[in-house]
Amino acid sequence: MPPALLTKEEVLDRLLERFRTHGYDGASLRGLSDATGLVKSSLYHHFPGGKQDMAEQVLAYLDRQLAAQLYAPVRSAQSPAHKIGAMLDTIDAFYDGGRKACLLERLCASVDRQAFRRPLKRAFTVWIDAVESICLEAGLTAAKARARAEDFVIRIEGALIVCAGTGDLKVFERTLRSLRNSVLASD
Amino acid sequence: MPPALLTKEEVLDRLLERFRTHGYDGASLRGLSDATGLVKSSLYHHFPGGKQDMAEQVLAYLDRQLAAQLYAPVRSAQSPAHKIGAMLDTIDAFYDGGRKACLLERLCASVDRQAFRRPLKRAFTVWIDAVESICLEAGLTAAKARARAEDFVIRIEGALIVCAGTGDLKVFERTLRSLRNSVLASD
DNA sequence: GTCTATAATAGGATAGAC
DNA sequence: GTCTATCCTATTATAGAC
Repeated sequence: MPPALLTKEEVLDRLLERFRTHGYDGASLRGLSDATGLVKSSLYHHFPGGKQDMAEQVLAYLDRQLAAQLYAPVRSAQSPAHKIGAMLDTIDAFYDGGRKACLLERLCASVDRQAFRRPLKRAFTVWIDAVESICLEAGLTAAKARARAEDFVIRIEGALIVCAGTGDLKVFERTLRSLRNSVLASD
Repeated sequence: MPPALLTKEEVLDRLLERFRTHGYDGASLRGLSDATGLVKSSLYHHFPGGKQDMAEQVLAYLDRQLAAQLYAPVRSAQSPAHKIGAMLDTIDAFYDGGRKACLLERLCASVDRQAFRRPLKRAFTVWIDAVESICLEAGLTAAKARARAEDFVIRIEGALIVCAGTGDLKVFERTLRSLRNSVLASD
């Protein structure tokens, strides 16, 4: 029995990249095979449920990654402004300045979206909640904090699309800068 | 020779709906056939270039629709605030309160996105330009008008995604209301 | 845990009758 | 302008060896 060439996490990481670039419907088993270096039957060994199983496990993997990289700074001892800054830096790196798409958006747009309904709802909610808690810590009212947090995520997602549609990376840059300056503003 | 069952515009309209709901990669010829009531070879008669040709013609059709429905009010004699209101009403109806996806986003996310690069860039640019011209008319500075217009489109696109991801239509409603109140604000 | 081989199905596209 | 019939390739999925 040949040894595992990649750890499960490495496999998930490559599948994540493939789903981000090709979308769920656009990602074929052939492509997922190329991306991981594993032939199709090896993929079925790890993911008995096929492509849908892969996307579900990738979503769970992303959830763990976000908890570690994106939400951990929220619980640090830094100032709210610093926390927002750290989150935006992570987002900038994760989306490579607007060059890379959002997995959540890709799965929301898939034909099988119903299968991902719960984890997608959870992922968006957790993200918005994290931003909201920073806003509250900065002294915003409950209503304003919720609205700002929701708008924060909306603008990241929207900027990625307009960025892809216009081919202008500055759109993403401007949006991150605007968020950095305005999310915690008191007015 | 059987008569045309649907006009070309009707065919394009049904293809548009299919691409919006299934995405470009998720829309099969079988599905496009079902949506139009035309068998595959009939579709090839209208669209010799196959699926890609269909999407290109649908994009051109959407461009004409937007010019007539979305941008026409911009050239009316109404106040800037009224123009923005009319545009948001049209947007609300077009996306059915957040239930329907954006064709531009679906094509941006497709594997063949490169083929739609130019018309997509044009569509986003024309939309942003239309909002920008209303902002300028309302007395905003050039820099502020451009930023507001770009942000307008970003938030519509982002709201549609967060709406789909969370299953909460109120996200779209709140975003439209916020835009109605703030796009032309002087501060 | 990975591989080769194979099967079954779905997808895109074309030819030619009416 | 629409149809039936056909073709080829890609895609998903499984069986079984090592």
